[in-house]
Amino acid sequence: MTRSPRPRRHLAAEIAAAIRSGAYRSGEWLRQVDLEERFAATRFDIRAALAELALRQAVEHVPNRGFRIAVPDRRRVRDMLAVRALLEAEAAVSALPHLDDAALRLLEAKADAFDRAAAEGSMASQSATNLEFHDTLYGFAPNQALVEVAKEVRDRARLWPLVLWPSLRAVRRSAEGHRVILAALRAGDAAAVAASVRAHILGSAANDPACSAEEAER
Amino acid sequence: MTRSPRPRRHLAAEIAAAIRSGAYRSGEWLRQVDLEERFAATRFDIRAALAELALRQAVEHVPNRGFRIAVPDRRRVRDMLAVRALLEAEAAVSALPHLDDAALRLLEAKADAFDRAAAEGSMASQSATNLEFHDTLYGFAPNQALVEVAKEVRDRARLWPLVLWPSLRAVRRSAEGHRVILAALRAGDAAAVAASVRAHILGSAANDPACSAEEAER
DNA sequence: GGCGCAATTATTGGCGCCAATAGGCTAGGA
DNA sequence: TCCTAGCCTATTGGCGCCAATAATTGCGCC
Repeated sequence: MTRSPRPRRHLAAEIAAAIRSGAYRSGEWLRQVDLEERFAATRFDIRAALAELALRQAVEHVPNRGFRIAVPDRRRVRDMLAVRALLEAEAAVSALPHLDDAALRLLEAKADAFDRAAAEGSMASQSATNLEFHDTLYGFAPNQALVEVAKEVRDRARLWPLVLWPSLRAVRRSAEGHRVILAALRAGDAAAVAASVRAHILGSAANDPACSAEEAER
Repeated sequence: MTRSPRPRRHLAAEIAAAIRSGAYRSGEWLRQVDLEERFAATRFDIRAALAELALRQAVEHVPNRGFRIAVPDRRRVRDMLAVRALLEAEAAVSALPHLDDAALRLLEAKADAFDRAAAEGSMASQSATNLEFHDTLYGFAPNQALVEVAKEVRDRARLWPLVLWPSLRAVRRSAEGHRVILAALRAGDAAAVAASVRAHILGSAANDPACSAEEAER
């Protein structure tokens, strides 16, 4: 009874999605009352979610002032990409010995899906299919703790709004990257896999949107 | 005038320290009332700290049941060590070009301090001096985001209580490891640095305490 | 005597209220 | 006119109370 429809919603994830979608500008202060209304949640939940995001460095917490969207420091973004490259390259290489033909075909299908999204899909579908390609690959890695840390670091970096693919060309390059990785996987060449994954990830730094000078609040 | 002595204590860190010191057994349920009393904090703060630790996977949260100390899955510990090895080896190698004579002397001093702690210090001082050696080294790495992630992963792994050095011999081996790393650093040999750091970290898996069969609660 | 159900109790967790604090605004003086 | 000081308001955040929920124990029935 009292089939309490407690959806156990993960509020922090919802707010993170909102940040990622660009609903808030970098450095913008988040007022708890606004969030309460926007997400139809109690202040308590909002605060818990905000604290969680602060721990993940998606927002910055200033005591007695509030929370604000973290500013995507240029250097930091590059550094985080380097960490991602390190972790994901390792995950890919360790997955390599566990890939059979079916796995390769599955990966190819995922790459195709991304190609389609790149050609005509929304940015959300591009992001989703891209993540799916990588997650599928890493799913074959024996060290799942490594994969978890890699995903964590990736999602953390993804929080800065402006690291979304800024241009169609960059998306195309990303699609090509998947093909290069696939080829290296098929060849069973560990060094090539590591190099291609590294290039694929660091490549998104190349399409640096020149960081349209954000005015730092205050 | 309301010189509110609000110490802004980081309760989660205190609880983490308590867990690390072995105050609670793996799988043990943490009752909020006990923690309230033990740490002289309000329930609100306890819950916030517990939520933070749950996010860091130091404790497991079961809705409407409570929090319990995470069980250190054997395989997971080994996997996390591998991740640590990957990250810390990279940090050490990247620090290598930025080490001058003064830096090497400083590191030697830190290694000496650990030796002293290993010989006669408490387990806490051993842990502290060990961390200091590593942190000093990584402090010279240009990619501080990498260092932060590395420390995070390390601290997460450190939370499982039984990963403390179980034997005097293991501590001695750890001290030797520092010397090997130092020698590689002095030689400027990147490959040797990576290998020695990796061995130093993975070496703590070798002294596996054979995991005295913990009875899994319930 | 053992098993199952139900009442009781212990524990968690949701939430709203109020105090504390910072920032802005206005008024007064130089 | 500009600077400063004090008040005021908007916002955060600490905390305690009570409802919701699960474990436990006691009782009755088989």
